[in-house]
Amino acid sequence: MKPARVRFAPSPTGHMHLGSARTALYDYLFARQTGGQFILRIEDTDQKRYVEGAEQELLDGLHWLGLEWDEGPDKGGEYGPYRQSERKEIYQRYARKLVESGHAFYCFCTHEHLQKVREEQIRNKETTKYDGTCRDISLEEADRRIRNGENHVVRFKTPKTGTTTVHDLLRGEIVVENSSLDDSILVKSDGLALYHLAAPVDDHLMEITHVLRGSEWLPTFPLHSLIHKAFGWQEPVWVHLSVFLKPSGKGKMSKREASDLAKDGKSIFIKDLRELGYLPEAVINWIALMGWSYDDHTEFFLLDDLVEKFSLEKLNPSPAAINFTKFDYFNGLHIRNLSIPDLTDRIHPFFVEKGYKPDREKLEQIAPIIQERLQTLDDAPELAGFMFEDDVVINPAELIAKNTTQAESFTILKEIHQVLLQLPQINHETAEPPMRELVEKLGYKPGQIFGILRVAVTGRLVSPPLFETMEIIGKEKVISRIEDAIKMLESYT
RNA sequence: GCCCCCAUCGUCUAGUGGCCCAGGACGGAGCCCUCUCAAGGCUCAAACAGGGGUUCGAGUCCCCUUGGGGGCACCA
Repeated sequence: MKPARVRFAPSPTGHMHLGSARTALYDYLFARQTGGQFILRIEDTDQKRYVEGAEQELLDGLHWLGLEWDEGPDKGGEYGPYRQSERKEIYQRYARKLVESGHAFYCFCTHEHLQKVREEQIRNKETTKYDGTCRDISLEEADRRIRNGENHVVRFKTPKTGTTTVHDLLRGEIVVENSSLDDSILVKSDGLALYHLAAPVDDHLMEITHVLRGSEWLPTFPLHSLIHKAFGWQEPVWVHLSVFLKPSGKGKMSKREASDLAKDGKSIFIKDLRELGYLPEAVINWIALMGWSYDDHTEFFLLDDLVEKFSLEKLNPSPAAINFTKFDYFNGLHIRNLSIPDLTDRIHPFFVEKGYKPDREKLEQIAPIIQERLQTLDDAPELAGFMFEDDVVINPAELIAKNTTQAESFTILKEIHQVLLQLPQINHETAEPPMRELVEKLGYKPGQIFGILRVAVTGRLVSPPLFETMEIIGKEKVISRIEDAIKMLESYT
């Protein structure tokens, strides 16, 4: 396979979300797979929509996901600059070429005129488009008016008749009537290029071989293709990725809906996912499979597997609804795939966040017994935080085992106390056999006996495996908690 | 309104004319395992949007309808 040059070209206008992350992922995979380059280009030609910090968030997001780029605004490269706001003169030069070759024209129409035309078209139930007022102004006259300081933009001179055929890798040929196309603006009156000009020019100059972008670009795809043709450039391979739909499948996620997700511990924004306890590995695995598949039985992928197995041909052109439930599943899968030291490192900040002061050694003992119980890293403190607490809060009613009376449970608890007290230390090997014997001796169900012990030691009905938990807490604390529980049960009415 | 794209279980999908009375995964139901919760194992329910063609044969090709999505800015 020939080395591909692929670009991820986000605009710094908001938070990086799942859709752009997936585009970046596919870009990365294809570049790495072919031994080519993954290029980061910031499309910030619209200063009005520019959001402070958005570019940094993009870089952070890509780093977190492990999608390292080869050329970009922070890394440099032979094809820079990689920020479109720094390429203004380049676009102007190419716009001029287009005008001189008759593929574009200067337009002096005012907003008022344009507005009037549009309103009239709406009134007549016609398609709203540029009326062509300045289309045939000679270059000489246009230059004169420009020298006189007249406000102007550059528009593409779209053919009025015939059809334009474009080729998308996933959809094949798309044929559109040129009459349905507009004379789109390429350069604004402030001299800055619009996406329609900037992207084709950059893609050509940066020698991009494959353009992977969202399907929202499909309507303007013919324009972009026409621009390449007007310059006489070879077009890149075009791949329009499907969009992500909200979980219901009904439309794209609105800003409001996106922020509402946070209440459920979900988010479509990459920056949120980390603190919600999701693994970058899980994000990668999950989004890779929304619009791409490998075969009908492999679903667990690490980034390197994907580099090897990815293929443009298996991309799916239909829109996909975001399924957070499956995301949780993948997150659990990847948590279970982590080594204990790695898991320990990753859950550490979540304990700190909750106000615990976990020491590394103890946390590393805890990690293996909660590993298969975690859906997100964020679950860890809730599951095991009590192991760092001096005292647990016990609800005495919970000390009474199912199908026993208070007196019976009280007796059981005292028996448990006696058995454990005699052990030199408490762990899985030393404590389980005698406890099983006790179960036999007293004639209750294991669940009843262990249930009482669980509540006494952990203060909760649900916990990691009992014996491992007691080992970590230590005999001294276990015994004292049981003694507290005995007192509590004795006086409970 | 106009233009464009898409269409298999609730969701993500496999399927490129016979291997499909449609396979996998998540989720759901049930069972097993079991000290709770998980994890794991097994089983079950669950789909080719509709109608026309083409063909010996259509989920797979073509057309229409319907549904869904996207776009119609001096935004990207």
